[in-house]
Amino acid sequence: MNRSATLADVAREAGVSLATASRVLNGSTRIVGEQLRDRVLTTAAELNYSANAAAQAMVRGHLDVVGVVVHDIADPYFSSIAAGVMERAEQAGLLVALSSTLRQPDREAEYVAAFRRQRVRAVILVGSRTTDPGQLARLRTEVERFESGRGRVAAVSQRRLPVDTVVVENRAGARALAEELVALGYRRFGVLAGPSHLLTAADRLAGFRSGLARHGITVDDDHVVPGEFTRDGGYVATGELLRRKVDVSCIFAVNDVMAVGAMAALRDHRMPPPRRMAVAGFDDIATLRDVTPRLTTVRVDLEDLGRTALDLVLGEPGRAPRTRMARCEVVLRESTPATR
Amino acid sequence: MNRSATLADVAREAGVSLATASRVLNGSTRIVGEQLRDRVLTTAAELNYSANAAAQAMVRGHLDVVGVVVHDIADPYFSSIAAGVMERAEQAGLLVALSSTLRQPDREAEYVAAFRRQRVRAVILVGSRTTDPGQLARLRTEVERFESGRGRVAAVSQRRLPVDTVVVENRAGARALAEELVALGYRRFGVLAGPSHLLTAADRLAGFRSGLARHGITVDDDHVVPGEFTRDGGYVATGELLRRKVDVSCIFAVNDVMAVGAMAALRDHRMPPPRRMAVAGFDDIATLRDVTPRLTTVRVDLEDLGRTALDLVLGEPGRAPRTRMARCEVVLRESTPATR
DNA sequence: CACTCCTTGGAAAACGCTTTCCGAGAAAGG
DNA sequence: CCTTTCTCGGAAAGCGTTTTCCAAGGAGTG
Repeated sequence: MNRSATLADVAREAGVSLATASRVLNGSTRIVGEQLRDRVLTTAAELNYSANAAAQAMVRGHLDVVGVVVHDIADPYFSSIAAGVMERAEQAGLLVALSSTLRQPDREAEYVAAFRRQRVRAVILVGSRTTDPGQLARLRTEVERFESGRGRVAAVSQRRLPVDTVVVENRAGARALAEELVALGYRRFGVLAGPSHLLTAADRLAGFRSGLARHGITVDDDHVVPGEFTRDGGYVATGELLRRKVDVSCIFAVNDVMAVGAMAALRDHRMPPPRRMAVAGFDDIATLRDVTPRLTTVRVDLEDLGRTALDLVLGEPGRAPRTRMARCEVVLRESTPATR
Repeated sequence: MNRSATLADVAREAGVSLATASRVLNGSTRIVGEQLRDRVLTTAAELNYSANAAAQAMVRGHLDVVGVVVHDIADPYFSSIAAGVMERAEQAGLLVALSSTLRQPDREAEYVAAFRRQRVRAVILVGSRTTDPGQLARLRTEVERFESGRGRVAAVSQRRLPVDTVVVENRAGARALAEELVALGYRRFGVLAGPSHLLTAADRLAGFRSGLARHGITVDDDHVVPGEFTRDGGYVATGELLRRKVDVSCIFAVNDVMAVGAMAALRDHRMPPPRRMAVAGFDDIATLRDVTPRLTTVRVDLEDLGRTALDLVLGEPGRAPRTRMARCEVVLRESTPATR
């Protein structure tokens, strides 16, 4: 077989019209008589017919594909969310096209444009919005263009775009964590704050601070170290924090991956957690639940974020962009023992 | 704007023919005079023109998309490989469509069929082949159909399909690991063998056994416990192994994720690794490099597997399916200390 | 039995693009 | 100044579907 069989091939071979073949093979409200129906079905099987999705997309105006943009698919945070999206997509019979910005925020807009060319049914933007107004503007433009052609868009993170959004309660979660840590007796905190341009990082820091503030505790600015949102980012930032010789008994890393880097750094500096230094993270990444000491963190149901986002984007559009809040839950573990 | 602007809109607005507009906007060998060229470009920008990829795909016969099938995107093994694929795809200007079988092997064939409908340029099958001949046959059929229509296919794992394959040297790696462990003084092993229908699991077990055999050591069958390829699978299997009260000083888990589950189980049974029991894994998953004790494992450059697979599938096809061997390297760490 | 209504199959018009083939004009050669 | 060659723009033929509109025949109704 040099080229795949087309509907026309099937129709000719089965001795029916194109219309009939189409109605039998690719669904329609119209009924086709049993006899013809069978004939078409058999010929299609014989010829290995496979509908050309591009042709269908052209006449239908859209593809049964949903585009997903993440910052880094190798990061468990994103791969978990993606897993949630894919689970639902599979149920809905949609294919998922996944793109990774490799943590270059400007890529998001480019990928939305690419998905517009593909005429995918929907796009889900996963991951923190940034604080850069220029980037946000470019992204908004692309999103609007995409939406102007029937497409739906949802975001997972913060509400900065006029689209359906699953909002992670980063502030509330971090605030609750701070209060729990205070209740455990901690008073002097260092924070690994993540990249300053990411809202997720900023929100978690702000929430943490506000939780402490309720108990009259503040975090000195030089107790707050920015850094990459990765294991190595956490490692480096912790080194920096220690170098500053700040007086601290607990380190809050704004995500689990950084917290793990922090624990490694502490060990390398002969300050093994949790005895010499308590550590807390955020996200409750499944793969990291078994590190020792087990990590105090804030649980976010990541897969559910993905599922919810897909549901939003496939359901009836609201008259205005909707917001779904995603609860967070503090999980206290060994890495932050009660201070006597 | 109710529907997106088409090439015809642009052409009309710019006062040129369809052909000219196409040549300017969507690349061609033909040159268009500067004046017309500019006019087309400006009008396109004004109208927010975005080429319809489906229409292009129809006339060109294929889509600039590469399909990837993994078993579970939330598993760091797969997400790392996927990251490698996406990195290269991005360079080549391709979109990646990612599907997850959710560990149901039969889904692979279904997804290949779906990708055939989409007329994607290539498909990469990531993950262990199975031992089930029926499944393999179905998959082979779909792969052949896909290839019969210009598409390219590559696999990452074992060489069981007549396609370009990146083969992970599971046997050699496990064999080397076994020998290193023997050199460290271990003699009595338990194995968490993973799912029996997955070749990756089987190969690693076989390699491990053959490495031991070189030193006259055997592993009793009831020291080998099958289980899921997940953290919980490792946890459960370890429990089972301990329940059998086998006399063992080192547990080899056929992947890191299971090894972490094993360590958790050992702790829960008051047999904290590595002192009461040594543990080794396979893969050297980045996210797990910081568990304590640090895990002895076999490093596989996962992202590189993905990159290589994409290179194979985009390069000139060989006259026969090619094989790229992916080296493995034993990494000894704290979880398997030298026995006195 | 004449009429209408319903069912079912087919012809043909889109859908938005690429590319081949033509033709017109300009440049080059004699 | 006439021919040949080259350059560049346009007309039109697909690419593989879906779907609208027609037509033919059978069933139902008065």
